[in-house]
Amino acid sequence: MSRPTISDVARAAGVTKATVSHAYSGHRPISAATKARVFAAAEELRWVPSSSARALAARRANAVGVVLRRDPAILASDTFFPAFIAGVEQTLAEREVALVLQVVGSRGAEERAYQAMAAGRADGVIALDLHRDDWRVPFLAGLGLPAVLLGAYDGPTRLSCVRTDDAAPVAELVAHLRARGHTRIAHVAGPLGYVHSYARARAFVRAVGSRELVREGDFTAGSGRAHTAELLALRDRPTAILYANDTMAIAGMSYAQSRGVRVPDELAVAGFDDDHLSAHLSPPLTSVSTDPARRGRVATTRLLADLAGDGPRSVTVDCTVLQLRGSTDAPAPTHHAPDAR
Amino acid sequence: MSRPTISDVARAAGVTKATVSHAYSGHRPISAATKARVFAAAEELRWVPSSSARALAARRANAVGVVLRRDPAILASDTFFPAFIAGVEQTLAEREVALVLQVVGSRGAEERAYQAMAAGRADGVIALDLHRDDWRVPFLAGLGLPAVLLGAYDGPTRLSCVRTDDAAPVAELVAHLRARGHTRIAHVAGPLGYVHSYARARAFVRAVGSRELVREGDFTAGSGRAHTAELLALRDRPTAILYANDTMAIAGMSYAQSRGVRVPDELAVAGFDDDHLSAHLSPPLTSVSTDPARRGRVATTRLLADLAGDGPRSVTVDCTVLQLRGSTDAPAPTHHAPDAR
DNA sequence: CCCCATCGTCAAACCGCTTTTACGCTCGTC
DNA sequence: GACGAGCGTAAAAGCGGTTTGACGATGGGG
Repeated sequence: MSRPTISDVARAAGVTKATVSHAYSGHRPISAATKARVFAAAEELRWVPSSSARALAARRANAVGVVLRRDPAILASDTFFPAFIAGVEQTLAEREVALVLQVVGSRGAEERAYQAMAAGRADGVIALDLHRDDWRVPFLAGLGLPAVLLGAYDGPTRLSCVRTDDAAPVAELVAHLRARGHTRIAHVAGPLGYVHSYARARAFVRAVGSRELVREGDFTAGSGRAHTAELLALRDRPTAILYANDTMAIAGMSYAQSRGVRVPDELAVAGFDDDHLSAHLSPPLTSVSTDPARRGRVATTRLLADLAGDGPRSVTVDCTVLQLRGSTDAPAPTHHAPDAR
Repeated sequence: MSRPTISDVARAAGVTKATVSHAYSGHRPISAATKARVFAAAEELRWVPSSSARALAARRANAVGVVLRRDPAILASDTFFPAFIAGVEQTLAEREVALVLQVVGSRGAEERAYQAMAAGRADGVIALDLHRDDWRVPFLAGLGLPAVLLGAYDGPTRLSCVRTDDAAPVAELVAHLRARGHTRIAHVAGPLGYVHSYARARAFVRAVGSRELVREGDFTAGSGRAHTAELLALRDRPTAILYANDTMAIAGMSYAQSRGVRVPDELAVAGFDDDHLSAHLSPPLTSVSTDPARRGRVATTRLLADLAGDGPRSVTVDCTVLQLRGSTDAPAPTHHAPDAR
């Protein structure tokens, strides 16, 4: 009735457990004839090795972990996460490694989650939403849990990083808007504690030469709308707004339209992340695609390499592509930028 | 250097492994004094029980599984999945149970994934995207793997179901549009193999009395756009379109707008699932919120109950709320519905 | 005052697999 | 024809917990 064990298979094949194990793992040479008998017996009994027993004996869980500290409501509106996970899974699937996911709400819960991972739930983890000076870096190192950080970590660390150049596309976008005559360009950033939000905002300030029109949003539609309202109410209002993600950009664009501000004629709008809807809006939204799935694949590949003993390494994945679309496709309104150089 | 084991704790506390185990599990009474010594020792050594050893000995993984068969690209644009997972995690977090997730691409891989779950990776699973006459139902039963199905399964089964009434909000929505004078109402459905898509489409046909204006989409923005284009090109084009999800609805609405069709004046549009962006569009999109997080919580609670021995049960969660917004907020165009009853 | 039930702990037997050590066998070699 | 070298398999010792049967120490009841 209950599941067959390796002993049942061994008995059926007329060999010992060790032989069955070696037949599968290849850690010892086993004659073709014996192997065939073993496989036949396993097939016959529909034996599937117990992953818990295997994990215990081999001291590896054959699983990688991701712990996410996020408000469920925010998670629901996150376009990055599912695509990233899909990439992770794509890489994992080939190796029969599982993904164990944990969404937590507090720092304490997050620490416990990582401890559980270290206690055998996972062999390594991928850390997302990296903060500047993130506490997890020393913490994970202390646990001795292999990890890869998604984002550029500045401090010293023996953990792998998967970096992305967030600055270049921002500069490129600003240049594009400048070329069209825009001089009053605003930026609705993400929370500046995140390394990627910060990198984008910094690149913006550097490109524009001023932080006057920078606002700190939180990636939600509501905040995109609110900051847009504030910016459009300025006496000398911006003629272009660059948002740190598409959710805020779409909300902002819709708000502007609902107030009778025409996009792109009176206001150019650009987002970040290239949400699947962005190309289908009216007008289609200019955005920067960041290929989260690819980053998931790279991060996972990196982690598996770490686990295989190929020491921690930092890799940079070049995956941002500026998608110019209708929302920035008009010259700057002349009455707002009469003396554009 | 390596992690402390239960033996280390036992030695430090001057008791045996069994006592340590019982002190934590409570399966046997342990005196308060001894307990205190054990806990102190564990604390001191920073002992965290190995989850693989525990899984093996206790024959339970303390994990539940979700296997998703989906194209990564589709997953990326899925608004249901992250919210659902968030709900699952919310319920799991309280019990120290982990979630193991597997995204697969083929039937074979899916079967292997479930087998791995049954082989000790998870104690039970939640099956999403239920099809009519879904092969997984007998398959999971055959594996002896506890499972809860998200959706109404018609055939005989000893698995728990979490049902939702998809029909009622559709009928309500059609009634609303009728009241505004619409007589030519179209429906862009999801793949009809899915029980929920099918339920929505059937409710639509029943409410409208005809399947003439029903089209089968695939939940992507591209398909929403394509079907909208076809419908608007009809000689006697619809004055209202009801989409089976918001992604298609938003793409459809944007397409109409880009062709100069004013929403809602010339075309009323409604979606399903209440995407986080929907309320922020211009016009805001009428939709049916379905609270995926709540369904995640209910499904998980149900599964945990199953695991605790509270036999399979079917529960219905009443979570759909019609969100009437601007996209349906106009009387039907008179030249198209002159003789509306 | 003795007996038996209860409580608290110990010791040992697993759980199902991996890995190491040992050993018998078959060859090729000189 | 004895010998070392591989090769293939067996046997056993874990991995780090849980669970069960046994048992000494207490304490209450007859």
